[in-house]
Amino acid sequence: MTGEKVETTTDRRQRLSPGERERLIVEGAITFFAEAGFSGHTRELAQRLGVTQPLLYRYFPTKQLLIERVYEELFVGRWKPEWGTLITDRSLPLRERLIEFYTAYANDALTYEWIRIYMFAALAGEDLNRRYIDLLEGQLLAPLCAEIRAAAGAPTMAESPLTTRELESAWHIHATVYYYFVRKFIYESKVEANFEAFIADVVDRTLDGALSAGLQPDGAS
Amino acid sequence: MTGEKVETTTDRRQRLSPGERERLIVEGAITFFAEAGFSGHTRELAQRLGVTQPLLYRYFPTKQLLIERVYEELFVGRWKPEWGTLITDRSLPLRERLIEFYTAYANDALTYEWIRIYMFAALAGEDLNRRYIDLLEGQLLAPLCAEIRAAAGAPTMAESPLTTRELESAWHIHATVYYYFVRKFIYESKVEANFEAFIADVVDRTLDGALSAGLQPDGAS
DNA sequence: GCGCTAGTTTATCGATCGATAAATAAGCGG
DNA sequence: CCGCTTATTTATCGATCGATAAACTAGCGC
Repeated sequence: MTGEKVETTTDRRQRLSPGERERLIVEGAITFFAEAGFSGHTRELAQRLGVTQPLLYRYFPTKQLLIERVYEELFVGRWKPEWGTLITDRSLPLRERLIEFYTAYANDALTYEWIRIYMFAALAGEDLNRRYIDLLEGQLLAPLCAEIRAAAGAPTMAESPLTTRELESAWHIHATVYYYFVRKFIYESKVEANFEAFIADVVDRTLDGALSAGLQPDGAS
Repeated sequence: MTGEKVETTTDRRQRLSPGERERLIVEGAITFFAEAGFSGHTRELAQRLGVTQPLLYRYFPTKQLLIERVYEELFVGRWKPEWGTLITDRSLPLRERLIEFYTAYANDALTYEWIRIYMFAALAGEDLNRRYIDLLEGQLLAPLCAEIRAAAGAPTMAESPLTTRELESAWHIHATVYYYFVRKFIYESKVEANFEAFIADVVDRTLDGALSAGLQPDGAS
């Protein structure tokens, strides 16, 4: 037992093309930083990758540049434009549009790695999150408010501008879905196992609440 | 300019009673760790307190013990039993109870320090959050479900047991309020400035949605 | 005022981290 | 099969962290 080498997979050193190795490092870094946070050590990352720590520095001159690459890989271009068009596609009932969107969004965006690294970045003071929220409000929440108005027969945005309180009503549904995954992946707490049923319930309650009484475009108290 | 001492407040060393000093350290640690996270360095904490770093180790033998003291200070006994009785007090309309509760809860619990340290602890893998969620579901969310059932004329919990899907409907409101403060204190993003109006809107949408269609105690699809 | 207690500081250790330089060897071209 | 390129490893540095030991001094009691 003592003095023996660990030899997890192959002890032999393996030469990969720079492209392959870089991809392995980036993907390993995403998984590793999602678990350990950005205060995770480069030596542990290297160990999980089965390489030595200085090798990382051949591909990424500093740890910070590797982190920024992780940001880029996870967040840049992750928003699919068709999601925006799906929300405004009035050939489908709004209920079906919302269920379809959040099912796709949960699968593609709200993953273990995404949720945790997003939160780590926010706590570290990155402006990444604010930029993402701007994107979300512009591409999803504001259009959603317009669709709810249309469904309720309320004035259009041109007739009555979007208020911050109305925007919060769109956050009402988005926050609930998002927090479902925070509880699942960050708190690692038990959540409703049937996500399909969960999202349908959330959409139904949201639409019923928003259409029956919650709509106050002029911000009247 | 060069070579001079910084001398922020008083350069003179000040002797405090152990009780006072300990309280200052704990309060300073809460503020500091809320900003920097638990990977924040003891030297920077000491500098903010205006003392030297080894002094911390006279009051807390290890950094970890100081962190656990911060947990204790922030989370243990923070839940007020009267919040649970407020929710079930049927002499008030459920709408008023919810608004009153979340106003008090936001003031007392959902502070900058609480939200951020709660999230840091969760990402670090502490079981603190799961225990808090158990408390929340037992003392707040499950009773709230019972109140919504009563308001809708649905069967009692004794007649039809609480389902996980129904519990998610209570998370619907709680997640929205919680995420409002996540956006405010963690993302440091712009949120609706009028919290009073925000919470009233959330409660109204939630009750309308839950009472009109969202109530399915038997979990029927 | 004087001395002792103990709160506080100075000095420093060992471990560990990010990062660098030099040695090693895998694997393709000839 | 041999030699060169370069991907990878070994060895190590300087900085910094948590933590410890010893020196210092503020301030209460007599």
